[in-house]
Amino acid sequence: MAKDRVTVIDIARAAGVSKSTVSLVLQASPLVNETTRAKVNAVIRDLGYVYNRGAANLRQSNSKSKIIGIVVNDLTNSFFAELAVGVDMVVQSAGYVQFLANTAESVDRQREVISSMREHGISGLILSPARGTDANDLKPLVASGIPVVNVVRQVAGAKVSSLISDNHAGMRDAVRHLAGLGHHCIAFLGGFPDTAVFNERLQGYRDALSDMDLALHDELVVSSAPSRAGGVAAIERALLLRERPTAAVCFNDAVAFGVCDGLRAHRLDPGEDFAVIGFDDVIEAQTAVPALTTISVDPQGMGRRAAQLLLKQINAGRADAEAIVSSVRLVVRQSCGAAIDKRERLSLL
Amino acid sequence: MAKDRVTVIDIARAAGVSKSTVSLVLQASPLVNETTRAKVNAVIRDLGYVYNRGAANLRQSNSKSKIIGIVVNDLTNSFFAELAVGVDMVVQSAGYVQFLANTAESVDRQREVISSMREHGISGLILSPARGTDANDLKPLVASGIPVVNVVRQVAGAKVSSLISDNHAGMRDAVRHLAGLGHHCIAFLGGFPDTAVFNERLQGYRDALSDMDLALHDELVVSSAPSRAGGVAAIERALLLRERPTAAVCFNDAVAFGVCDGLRAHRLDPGEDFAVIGFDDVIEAQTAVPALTTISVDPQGMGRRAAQLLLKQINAGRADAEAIVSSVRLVVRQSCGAAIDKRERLSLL
DNA sequence: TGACAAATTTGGAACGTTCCAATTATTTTG
DNA sequence: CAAAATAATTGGAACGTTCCAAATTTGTCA
Repeated sequence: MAKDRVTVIDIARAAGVSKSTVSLVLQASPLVNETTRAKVNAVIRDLGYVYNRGAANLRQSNSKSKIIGIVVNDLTNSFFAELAVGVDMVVQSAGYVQFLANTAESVDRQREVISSMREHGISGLILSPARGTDANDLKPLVASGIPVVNVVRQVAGAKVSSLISDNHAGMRDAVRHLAGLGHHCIAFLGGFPDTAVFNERLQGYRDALSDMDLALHDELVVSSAPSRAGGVAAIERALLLRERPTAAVCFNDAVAFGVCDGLRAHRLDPGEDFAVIGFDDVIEAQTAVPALTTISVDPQGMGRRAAQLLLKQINAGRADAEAIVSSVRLVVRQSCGAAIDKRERLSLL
Repeated sequence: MAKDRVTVIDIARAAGVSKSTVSLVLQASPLVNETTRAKVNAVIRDLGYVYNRGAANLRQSNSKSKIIGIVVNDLTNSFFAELAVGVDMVVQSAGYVQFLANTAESVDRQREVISSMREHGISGLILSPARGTDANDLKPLVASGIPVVNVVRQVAGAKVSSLISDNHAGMRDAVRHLAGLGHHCIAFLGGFPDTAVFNERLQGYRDALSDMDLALHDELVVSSAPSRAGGVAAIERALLLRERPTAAVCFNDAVAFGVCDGLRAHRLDPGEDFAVIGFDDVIEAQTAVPALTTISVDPQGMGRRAAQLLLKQINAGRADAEAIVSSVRLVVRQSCGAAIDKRERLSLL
């Protein structure tokens, strides 16, 4: 097995030029003569040279490493998997490679992986912070001038850019749609109450209810883990309420799928007997049966935009924090059913 | 913003020792006196020093970089997302960090990301090869002595370790179970016929049928994309057959979910009117309604084992290729229904 | 052809670490 | 207490690249 690395010096020797020249052709500099460039490139191929970015990086400590980090709080959630794919797309085509780490909502883990990434010299970081992340956790990073873009969740007080979706407006639109279909008793299911995202969505729910002059009962808000299993649990509890809801907006699509599962377990037909709206529009939402009405967030697009924002900051050398809230739209499919009162619906059309 | 890096020399100066000593404490060497160690560590904290792995790595080119690469063919498939999580778990706790890239089944993309990873000096690679990957694509990598572990799919002729699941036995067990429940007409749904995995599973299906003395009709094998949407399409076609199947084994869980969706669209109740078995046991399989009977592959565990195997090879310096086929087990849940003939089922118990 | 400009090429000196051999400080021992 | 042994520290010289200033080659023009 080829043991010792081929270096720029080996190339130089074999091609009969100096290492400086080889370095120039590696950087595709216009300074070098075409014929020598060709010769050097040929040797590079022949010897199977592989560029050592570590060494290069050491010298030119300014422009950095061509590595970006992305750390998410739950990779098993397909929302984040798709987000990562979106990020990967744009960083890959910009010649970067991504460190991807999963924190599983552990701040400790998060601290570890971020510091490990720093040691490796990432040029930027895309972060979906674990629950309980403090602004101080990001302090050293931003102080060292490494651009950071927060996605999905914000960290109060951190001076970093963020890209989050319009949780308030999305949930408001969902509730309005259900109310427009004639539902009076609408539950809010799933999610952990100690997150900003939860509260933004909840506020959208509340505001829509009061806009539509519907009463707001606290027991209609049932929190749970933001997962399929959590959705099952939440609908179980909701179905036991005195005033039983006829519709629900869910914290996210995973919860919504769980809610559909739970309904079926009770011999209720989601979309017919009970209206369900999700949030995120993950890829399965359109192919599920019934197809899920949901708030489209386009996680992959979000990943792409986050990556673009980050690359912009990296290239700008030093970009100041900007907070982007990306708009969101209701995608009506089958799971929210038709209007309760058909005549009313006809009159609306 | 702190512009210039703090180096080992700055630490040395501030602590009144030599850079060599600082280096020793960084490596937790037993050679250094406890009091100096404490002093140096204090200074390290105070100055906010961050270790430069690139530089370190340059010097000790033998033991490598503490980076492992993982490239998968479809991160949006939760099977691979979970695999990645499993890998992440073990590499993270071994002090490594992972480059994660998604090839979306493109060999070109795959070649690019692998070579990019090489330039960054990965110490090992876990690869779920894109369709059409050739042994030659891996040649230079293995020639340079970097350990590679293939997962999920094998690459014919490549001298690398592999960890794949027992596709043949898994599918065989699934079919036997259905036959045992009294089904005579069992379809095989989903998957691309030009992959090794497909053919191994198909063979398991065929062998089981002939074991059970059931006829084998080619039209009962309906290929499709290995996705939820593909599953919908496959069951659509299967339901049109003259001899309509009463049960199906599916290429994977995603297909199986799609099949359930498609059945419901036809007012058929999966688990009651039609038996469905998946393959993989992704996390949603147990919470779905009906819970999915499936072949458990434990993607996360597979990721963990792949990572362990890789780390073993990395530490061993040079381990020879071993092919592990990991056993697999049938997990019976609701989607495959009860026995067709209840009396027969009672007699079996 | 000589002088000057432009185009190419080239030796070091970095970059931040580790390692080796060598030095100095501290103990132990006969 | 000197000598030997042990513990702790330390200056360079690497590692593979880029960058700078300087050197060399080539081309142009009068």
